[in-house]
Amino acid sequence: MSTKILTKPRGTRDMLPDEMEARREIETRLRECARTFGYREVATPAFEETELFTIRSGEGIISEMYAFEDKGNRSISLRPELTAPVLRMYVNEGRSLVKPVKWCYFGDCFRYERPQKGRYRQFWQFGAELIDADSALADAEIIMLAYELLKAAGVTFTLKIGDLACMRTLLSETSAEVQAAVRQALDKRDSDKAAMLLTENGHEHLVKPLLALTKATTLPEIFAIIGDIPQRERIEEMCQILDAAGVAYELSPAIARGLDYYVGVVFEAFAEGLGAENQIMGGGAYRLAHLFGGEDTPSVGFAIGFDRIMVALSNTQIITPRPQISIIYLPQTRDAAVRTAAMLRMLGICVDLDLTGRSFSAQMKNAGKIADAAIIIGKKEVEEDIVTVKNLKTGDQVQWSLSALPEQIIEFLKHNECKKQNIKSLQ
RNA sequence: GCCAGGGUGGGGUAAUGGCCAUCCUAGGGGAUUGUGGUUCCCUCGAUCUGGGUUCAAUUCCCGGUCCUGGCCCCA
Repeated sequence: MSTKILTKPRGTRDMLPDEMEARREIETRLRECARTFGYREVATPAFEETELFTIRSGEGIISEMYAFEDKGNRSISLRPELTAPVLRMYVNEGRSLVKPVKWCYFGDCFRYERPQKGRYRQFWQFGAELIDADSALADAEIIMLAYELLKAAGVTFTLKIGDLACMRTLLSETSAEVQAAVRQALDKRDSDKAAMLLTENGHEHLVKPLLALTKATTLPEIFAIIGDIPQRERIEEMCQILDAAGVAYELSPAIARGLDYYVGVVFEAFAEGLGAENQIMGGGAYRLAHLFGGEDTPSVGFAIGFDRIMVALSNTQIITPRPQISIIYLPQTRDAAVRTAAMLRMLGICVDLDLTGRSFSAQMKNAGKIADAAIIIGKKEVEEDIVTVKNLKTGDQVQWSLSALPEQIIEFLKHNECKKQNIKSLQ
């Protein structure tokens, strides 16, 4: 025992079968739900030219990316997010795409950050982009999609919707730096700091309306503060649609979403019990395509932090275990056991066969741990063309003719809930 | 990058400046070779890492690393 045990890199995770099955279940729900909205899945490379990400987010993010030079001296980065790659793909695919483009995606992303609860160096995002549709209904639909996805996943969340026009109108007389600083302060819910910033820079008269705006929760309140801005009609229409669709949301005109390429509607969702990293979804309207060499195209999209919703669901039972059957056999009946296993597997039944040459009773013991039913194929069974089926939950035992096995086993599984839960809490 | 708290078999734990490092659980095997999950027996398996203090360190001190939570950031 002198060899060093290798471990996984910091910020990464191994996933055992129970956890993977739960993740696959949620993934499937998300994909299916997006598909019902007409969003079809796309995929992009795990790594891209570093420039793709710095164009979008600035040079500063290099320190938080897995960026390196490849053997051809290209500057490459593991993708830290998926919106930029998807928009790059949209630009590359060019004019042939039928507009508007409705895509969803699911993939792992990589960021070199300090791991903490709900934050890992390799993490998964599920997202959707609606490209080249610019209307109140487009905005409303993408929000409805995000809302329905989170509901389909089964998380409890609050949805907050804002529009950058609110804050930008109010702060239009201030410098870009002051705007950025104020938005950042508000993002941290530090309205005192925001007020201080305004006062220090000679905009004291904006403090009161700003604080009022952060507390405003209805459209009339908001427009009473910022006036009759050009976007008013569209924002009201979007809200009407969301109300009609029964989407539960809060208006939050102070949502900042830092980056400059966001325009118009922005929205975020939060879940409980996630500690400091409680935002599970974020999105908004943006213009990115022209940065990647395409035409200036209005887009709206969002990304869901998949790992965070899994953390939020960690106390929920997600998967129903599939029934499991073990075939018990003797050395001289091995081939018959293999044939029976093959036949049952054709029916989609999970069948286990001892691979280690264990004794009959050891096989039985193992079956008791992993299976719901044992099919015994011994000498007697082979001679008489039958199988013995033991219900490992009740201990009941029956004999069926081999030819009747398929029908009867299906019937049997229908009436016997599988006992194997084996769902450990997914932490 | 910063702060705090932690690292003993796979998981959960006890204890200790020296003696065989405790217990539970999980895993493997078995109890006259065709009946398990109960029981009994056997077995596998651990002091994160490097340095220091010491006759002697898992234990005390320092660094690293990893984990957990928070800050920063969050595309």
